[in-house]
This record gives sequence, structure tokens and C-alpha cells, in this order.
Amino acid sequence: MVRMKDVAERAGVSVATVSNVITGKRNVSPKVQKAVLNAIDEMDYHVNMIARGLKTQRTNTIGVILPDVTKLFFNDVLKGIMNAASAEGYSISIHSSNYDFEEEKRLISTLRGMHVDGIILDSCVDYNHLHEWAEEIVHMLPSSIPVVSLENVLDEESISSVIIDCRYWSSQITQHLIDQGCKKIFYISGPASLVHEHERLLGYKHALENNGLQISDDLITYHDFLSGSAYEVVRQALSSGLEFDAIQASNDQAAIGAIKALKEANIKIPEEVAVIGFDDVFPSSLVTPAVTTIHVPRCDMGYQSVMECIRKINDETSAPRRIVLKCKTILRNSSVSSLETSWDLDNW
Amino acid sequence: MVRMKDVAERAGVSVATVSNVITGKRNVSPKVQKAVLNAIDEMDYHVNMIARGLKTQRTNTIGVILPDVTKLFFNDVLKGIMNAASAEGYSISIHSSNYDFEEEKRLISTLRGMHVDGIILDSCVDYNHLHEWAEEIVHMLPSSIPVVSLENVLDEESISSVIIDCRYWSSQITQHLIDQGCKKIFYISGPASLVHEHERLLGYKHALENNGLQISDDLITYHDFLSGSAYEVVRQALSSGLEFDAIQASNDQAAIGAIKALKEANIKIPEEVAVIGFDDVFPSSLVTPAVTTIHVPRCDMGYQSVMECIRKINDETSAPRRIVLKCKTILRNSSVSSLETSWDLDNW
DNA sequence: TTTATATTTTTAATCGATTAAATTATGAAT
DNA sequence: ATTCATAATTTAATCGATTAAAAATATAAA
Repeated sequence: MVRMKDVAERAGVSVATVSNVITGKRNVSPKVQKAVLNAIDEMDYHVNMIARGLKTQRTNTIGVILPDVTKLFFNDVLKGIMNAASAEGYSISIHSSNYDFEEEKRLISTLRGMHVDGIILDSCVDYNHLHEWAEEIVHMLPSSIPVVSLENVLDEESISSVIIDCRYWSSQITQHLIDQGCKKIFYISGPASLVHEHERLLGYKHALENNGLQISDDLITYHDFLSGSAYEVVRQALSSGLEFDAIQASNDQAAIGAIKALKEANIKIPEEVAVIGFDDVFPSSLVTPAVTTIHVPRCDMGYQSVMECIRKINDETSAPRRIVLKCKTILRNSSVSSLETSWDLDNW
Repeated sequence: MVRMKDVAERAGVSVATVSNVITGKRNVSPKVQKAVLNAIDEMDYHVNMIARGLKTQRTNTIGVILPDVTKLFFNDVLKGIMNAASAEGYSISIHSSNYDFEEEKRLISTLRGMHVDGIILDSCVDYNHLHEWAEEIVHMLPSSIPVVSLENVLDEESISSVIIDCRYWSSQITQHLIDQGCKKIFYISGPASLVHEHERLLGYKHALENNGLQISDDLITYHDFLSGSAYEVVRQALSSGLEFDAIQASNDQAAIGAIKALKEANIKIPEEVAVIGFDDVFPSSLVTPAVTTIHVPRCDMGYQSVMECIRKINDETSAPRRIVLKCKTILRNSSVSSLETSWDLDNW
């Protein structure tokens, strides 16, 4: 292992000088500089980032906690995160909480120990205990470490957030169904405890209310998208004789499961039952019929969160921000039969 | 920032004792142990992994370099890597080389500086310069750091590899087309310089030879799957009047692009032109017709590479291994019309 | 030449842990 | 009570960098 000391000896200078050449923070005469660079080259020296990190208290690493990195949604978020991080010269340390708050806290603890320069956290805080849980998280983190919360607003006072307005966009897409003439919209929600699931459901309800339609609890089903499947939910609804003229799923994967069930039952989409999702993950354009959905700027969410994190790393005094990103309605054949849609073959 | 020293003071012992309690490597009396643990708890102390890493020369981190983490294929590899790493208590540091060898070397350099405990490298070495390039890589890495090569065999002497036998499986699936009666198989290859693309093409050629079919260069097209698209390749082939009764693409994404082009030209799949891919990424089961392909155990490749890496970290003297994983032929409607296939809705 | 000033280089402390070696405490055996 | 073996604890060196502050050297002005 070549140490800075070895380089210094070879170049006939002190380690301090070598350090100065490398960091470029202090003056070094051209002669000496050249000698040092030569020595570095000849010896194939690489700065030991651990040692540097110990002294500078910087690791150039951003810790990332996502509910489940293996899911398409978060994979796209990760893309954005990695792009931004790599462009800004940061490494990232990724972890999955698997939607387990205890694990999430354990990971925060780990990241603290790793002395990452900042943390990007897509928390799985429970909607019903939002305040307490958020407080727990805030307490775990020294105020010195910048945190950016993805998807949730945890604490306006201390934590920046990068979010989308789930409620608004969910109501927009419900409105689309209503505009298409749908009156009985079956809603498939993910776990009710997740904040964005809750918000999406609220959006659906608001849209119904705004249009004078009745909200029926029979039409609202919850499923655990980790184990349960929307496919089964719809099969069951169909066999139970429940009547509906549309299905709104809280995410695309559920919508596609629903479509599978409807197709097997020979129900025409969208004529008999229209289907819509949320997220716009790419399979939505691949299945037949393609899924009408809300495009969530996942990549950009990742990108923005890194940029905000770095901003806070470089300017400790800056106040936390709330960054709200725009979504977009994507109409496809699952709700409008007349459209021409084509497969999205890019970026996967 | 709470330091071990602070904990020691609070507990009324020396830092060495605190360290002993934490690492559990040396005897500490129950009384003292309790006092120390209390202090740690009260002060919310977290071991500084940087400081520990400096002393122990271990970071508990495995560096990972993949050609493009954002691609579905590598995302699955990453799943396996993260699962294994997290189960074994390792962190990972992920990077994308973007199929650029210079960038790949830069990243190796970065990882060396980070003092990761091991490296998993899915190299983009050029088939035509395999030996030299591999040597370059070997030279960059001190023999002390365990390296596992994914998809390629770089250097049997010093680097373990986790691979699949692309050539064999490619010939298997070509054979399937031939068994179906196809005689003129249009082949869409990725960049010829990539080792596994080269191998897949070889498999195709071997299968043709074995069956007494002629290898025609007109039927072999290369496209850069980063910028070019198989969709365009097939459109062009069709408009040029090229005759073929099947398309073999070197990966599923290209196969799906080909299917799109064929469908637009109103060509019946598989009756007029059968299509096959390679990899078995999940969109292959979602599109219509679903794509016949070779299932590559991507997750397991990631998993095994981490396990092999950790094995070498713990046993420096152990010889490098070559781990060959099995693939599987997956028949679907793009080559066999009579099959019943259903959407794969799991794990994305 | 001398002195003052600016520039370059070195010395030495430091970051926060681990660990070999030294020291002290504990307890059993005589 | 003394001795000896063992267990528990502390001292102090160390990992490999950064960085004030001190020292050495170069440059300019008188």
C-alpha cells in the first residue's frame, strides 16, 4: 500500500507538501509540484479516502434509503439519484427499508455511523402516526446532517422535501374517468398507512364529491402490494357480483393486475370497465390495452433530492425547502379506446 | 458529535474498554459492560466507521461497477447484489461505467481510493482486445483486493468470475427456431465488441452450422443498443425486401423492438416470422405476443458474485473460482403460437 | 548589505477508532 | 499471608491523511 509518506520520500519533500499538491489549496512551487506529481504517477498512489474522511469529516457520500430499491418505481428514482450524484462527484450508499419503519431507523443509524455527508430518505412513516414517527426520525439525526425527504413532508422546520401532490393528481385522473361517463369507480388502494396511498385515495374521494357522486366503501379495497395482488382483488370483486364501470388503481402495477383479471373474465376495456393507474412505469405502455395513468417524474425526484441535499451540505445555514414537482396525465387505451398508443422502448 | 472518548468519560473507564465492549473481542466484566452500554445508550453514541475503517483497513463495503445500472438487466443483478450484501452485513457502492472502458478504469481507481473491501466488476472489455484490456485491469488492482468479474472471464489466475455460457444458450434457442422449421434467421446483435454479444452470435452461427444451414452476413445486423434501435433495424430490413422467417435478437429489448416493427407491417408472429430474444426481462411476458427467450439468472448472478467476493475477503489465500450459472429456455407465443402465456406481475 | 515582506516548505497536532503491551485487580492455592 | 495465575483494565502507538503554526527560503525595498 503506497502511502502519502512514501510519495513524499520519493519526491524528497514532506507529506504536507504532497497533500498541498493534491488538494491544491496551498501554494506549491512548480518545480516541487512536478516532482510530486511524478512520484504519484510512478508509484501509482491513490489518496486514502478513509484517512482523508477522518480528518475532513467528509465522505463525499450521500446515504439513500428507499422502501424497496428493487421496484421499478424506485429504480427510476435511483437513476436520477445516481445521475446527479455522479455528476456532482458524490458516491451514494443505497439501502432498502422494505417498508419497515424499524429497519428504516436501523438504516439511519447505520448511515450516521458511516458519516455520510447527507441523507435522502423515502420514509415509510405511518399516516396515522405521522407526527410522532417524524419526530423520532428528526431526533435520530443530528441537526448537522442534511436530510432530504422524498415523497413525504416530515418536518418543515428541519428537513427539505421533494414531493408531488398526489392528492391533486389522483383527483385529476378520477375526474378523467368521470368525464368519460364513469359513475361507479372501483378503487384499489395500497396499504392505507402509507402517506401517498392515503393522499391518492383522498384525491379520488374529492373528485367524486366535486361531481356529486356518492362515495361507497364497498368500492374501495385495500391490498398490501408486497404480498397481495390487485389481480386477486379484482377477480374476487367480479365473482362477488360487485358492479362498477371503472377501476382506479393507486399504482400501475395494480392497474395491470386488474386488467389481467378483466381480460380473463372477457370484460371489454374500456367499454365495459375503464382502468387507470398512477406512476407511469414503462410496462403501462407495453400491455394491451395500454394503461391511462399519471406520469410521476421519478427520475427528476431523485435528481432534485440529490441537488437539494448537496445544496444543504454546502450551505449549512440554508433553510429547508419544499420542492413540489409536476406530474402529467397520460391517456391511453385502458380508458379511451380511440387512442393510438405505442410501446415505450426507451430507457429500460 | 459524541466520541468514544466521551462515552468512556461518562462510564468512568478508558476508551480501550469502551472499544472492547463494542467489538466484544476482549473480556470485560459484566459491571463495566453494563455501565458502558448505558453510557452509549444515554449519549446516543454511534461508532465512527471512518475511524474504525482507518485502523482496521476494512470498510465493510463492496464496490460494484456495472455497465448501466439503470437498465432492467442490471437492476436485477443489483437486486441480487443488494440482497446478498445486506444479508452479510456489507454496504455497497454502486457505479455505472456507461460501457466506457476509460470510465470503468476511473471507477476502479475511485473504488481503490475508497478502500472498498472487494470489487464486483461487470466489465465492458472489448472482445478484440480482451487480453490486453484485462491485463490493464489486473495491473490497476493490488492483488490484495478481491475482485469478482461478472459476465466475463478476465484473468483465471487472479480474478473469480460469475458467468453464464452465452454461446451454448444462444445456440440452444437458435436450435429451437430451427426445430420450428425456420431456415432464414435474421440476427440482431448488440455492439460486436462486447464479449457476451460476440458469444451469443457465435452460438447462433454454431447452431446454423450444426444443422447444415448457411450463415449469411446479410442476415446479421449490429446495432448499438445505447443509441440505435432494433425497431429501426427491422423496419429497414423489411423495406429493403430482405427475406427471413425468423428474428433472433441478442436481448429481449431488441426482440420487442423487432416485434413492434413486425406488427406495424402486419406480419404475423410467429406464423410468418418467429421472434426470439435473450435475458427474460419481465416485459417479455407482458407484450403481445410474449417473447420466447433464454432466462438468465440475473439476480443469482449478483448474489453469487457477492458471496464469492466475501469468501475471498475472508480467505485471502483462496484460489479464484469460475462459477457458471445455468440458464433456461422459456417458450412463449413469439415462436410458438399454441402456448398459453400469462403476464408476470411479480417482482417489479 | 541589510531588513522587511512574501512565498514556500516543514513540523507537529489532530481526526476517532483499534490493539499490542503494560499494568492492575481478582482469586485460588499453598 | 504470600505467591502465582488469570482476568480486567489502561497506556500508548498506530492507521493515513489534513492543516494550523513555525521555520526556512526567496524576493523586494532601502
